[in-house]
Amino acid sequence: MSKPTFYITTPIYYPSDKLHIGHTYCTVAADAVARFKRQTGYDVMFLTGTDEHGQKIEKIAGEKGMQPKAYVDEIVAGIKRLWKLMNISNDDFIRTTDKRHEVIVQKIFNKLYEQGDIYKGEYEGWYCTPCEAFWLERQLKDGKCPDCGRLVQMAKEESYFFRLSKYADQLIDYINTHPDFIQPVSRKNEMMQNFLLPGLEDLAVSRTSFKWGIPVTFDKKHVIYVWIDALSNYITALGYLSEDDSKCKKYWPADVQLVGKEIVRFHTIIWPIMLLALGLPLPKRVYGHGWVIFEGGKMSKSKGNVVDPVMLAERYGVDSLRYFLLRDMPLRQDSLFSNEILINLINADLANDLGNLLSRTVAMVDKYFEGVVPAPGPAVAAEDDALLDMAKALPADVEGLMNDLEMSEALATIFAYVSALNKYVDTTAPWVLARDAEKRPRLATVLYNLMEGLRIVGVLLEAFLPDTSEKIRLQLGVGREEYTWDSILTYGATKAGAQVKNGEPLFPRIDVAKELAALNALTAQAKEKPQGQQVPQKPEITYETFSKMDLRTALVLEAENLEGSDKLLKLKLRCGEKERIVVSGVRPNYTAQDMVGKTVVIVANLKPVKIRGVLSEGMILAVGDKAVDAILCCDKPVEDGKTVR
RNA sequence: CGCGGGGUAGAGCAGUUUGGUAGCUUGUCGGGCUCAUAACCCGGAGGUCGUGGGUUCAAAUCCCUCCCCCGCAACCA
Repeated sequence: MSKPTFYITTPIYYPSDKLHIGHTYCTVAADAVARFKRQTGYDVMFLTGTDEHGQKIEKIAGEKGMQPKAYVDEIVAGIKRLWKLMNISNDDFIRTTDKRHEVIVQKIFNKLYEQGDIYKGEYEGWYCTPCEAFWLERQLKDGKCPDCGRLVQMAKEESYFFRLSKYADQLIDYINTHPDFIQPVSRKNEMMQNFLLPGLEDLAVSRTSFKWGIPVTFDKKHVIYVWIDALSNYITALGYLSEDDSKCKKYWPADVQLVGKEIVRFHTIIWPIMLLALGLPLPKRVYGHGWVIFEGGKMSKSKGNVVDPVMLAERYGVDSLRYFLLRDMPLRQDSLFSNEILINLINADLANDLGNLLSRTVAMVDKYFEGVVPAPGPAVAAEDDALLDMAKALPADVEGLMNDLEMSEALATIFAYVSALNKYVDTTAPWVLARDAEKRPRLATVLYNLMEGLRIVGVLLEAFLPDTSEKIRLQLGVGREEYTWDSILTYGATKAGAQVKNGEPLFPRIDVAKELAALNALTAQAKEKPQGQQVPQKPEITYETFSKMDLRTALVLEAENLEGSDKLLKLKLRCGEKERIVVSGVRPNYTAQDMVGKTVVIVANLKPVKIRGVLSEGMILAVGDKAVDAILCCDKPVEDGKTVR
């Protein structure tokens, strides 16, 4: 009899930079589910990978003077190291630059084209020449390129289109008849109301504006755009349309596709429609998880609060980090991260409750029974029964929660039992029993129950904290055959006569104040370092090019905040004879008051543009990547209107 | 009025659908215990449930007003 199958995927991550705690969160969650399903008897396929094509990678690699492939190879190697460190048990790792993937993506594209679901058309949009990019009306910023801010022109680009509209009704029907398809439910409503019910437009699925992608076989100008390229990874990894598609037959449709809430739309509209067009069944569940957020807002480089999972795992242990991500961050919602929360949780749950329970139990078996697990006497007390009832209910409870992807609740349930065991120690007071030879049978029962309880806990934790689970097994002196899922379905598989092995504490207690200070120092360091290297030098120019710029001094006469904007100031400047209006994004570091009276440097011959409805005639020179850190002024008083060279 | 989420004990959150004793974790204070990693167990203190108004015998919960925070978006010449 063959095992039931279970296919789970994470998104394929975009390797434009090192992965952070958010990616780790999603992958660890998928890993816990995958491990749990394996443990409970499923034939599991767990896939993760990287989405490596596209303009952004091409650009970043170019700036670093590297070939795109060489650039992503480096990043991907780092990602693989991270997953290994985090004990991720993925069965495969798909890269969209893998030959096996590229070939099949082309086949899929051709198949859709041949059956008329992809057609050649013209993509009309706003084109930014320097960026070589097309933008939709709604993507423009004040009618200008959202990337570089320059003017765009209406232009047409040849593109291939995918007939989303053709399958919309089918998809709506599927969603309505499969309530589990999109989870959590709130996301389902969002998709229906915002996108599906208003009607779908056909989707441009090729590009001619960049090269770093999979070429369309019958039209070499075009590369296949992210939709078909990236989304199809979930089936190309299984060998769909390849010589050996046995895995695809075996595992597809996926049981759970875990994705971030920002990409739910692609995975519940575009992806299923692709599958409908290919005649494949749809995934059973697409789960849009929340984000890791931080004190002071979302993680961002400029805030300096990007959290490095490698550092945390190395400092506190992989299982500590896994525990935190799984226990304290329910998938369905955004969750707060801070070093303090992490450390406190490790101390309270892992060190104090679990680690200490193991220590005290093993120590007592050592002390009172020379390290040999005693055979239990009869269970006579009410507290024994309560503990037994709890133990019996655990496997089914945990399994139910895991099937709903409630890792946090599952762990809470397991740790409630850990607490009950600690309380049992207190209630039964084995050290008192040990003083009285007549109470030896009772002492044996108590210690046996504790050993058995810890064995159950260890087995239950295997999917969440694989290393810890193994350490517990070794200290308890339990053989592998008594450490299976089936072995905890009935109480009492712990064998009397086994030898316990007292070991190192599972989780040493962390000195909170000391650690926080150390971590703060580390972040401060990291914040300073990369600045200089971050921005690569632009290509060389001649003096002639430079001399085209008319830089001049100008006196700020008046300044006011520009309505409806957080950063913009409207400045009235005097530059020699002429007065002019310049809009500048210097807030919040400079207020209107700060600016008045300053003699600044402006680009005087910059073509005027309208910003927020105000015509800006020039640009003030300032220092700063995103926010303005400093404004260029002169070190001696000078007149306005003077040439700067 | 751009869209969305939120404001409940020092901190993080549940409770709001269906009105009826305000709860969990952590921290803090006190006690117990000595098997254990200053750990474990028990107990206490701590909340005008963002503001103001309304409905009701009764409002964290229902209705209206306003304030504040956070995402997204926008903007950063």
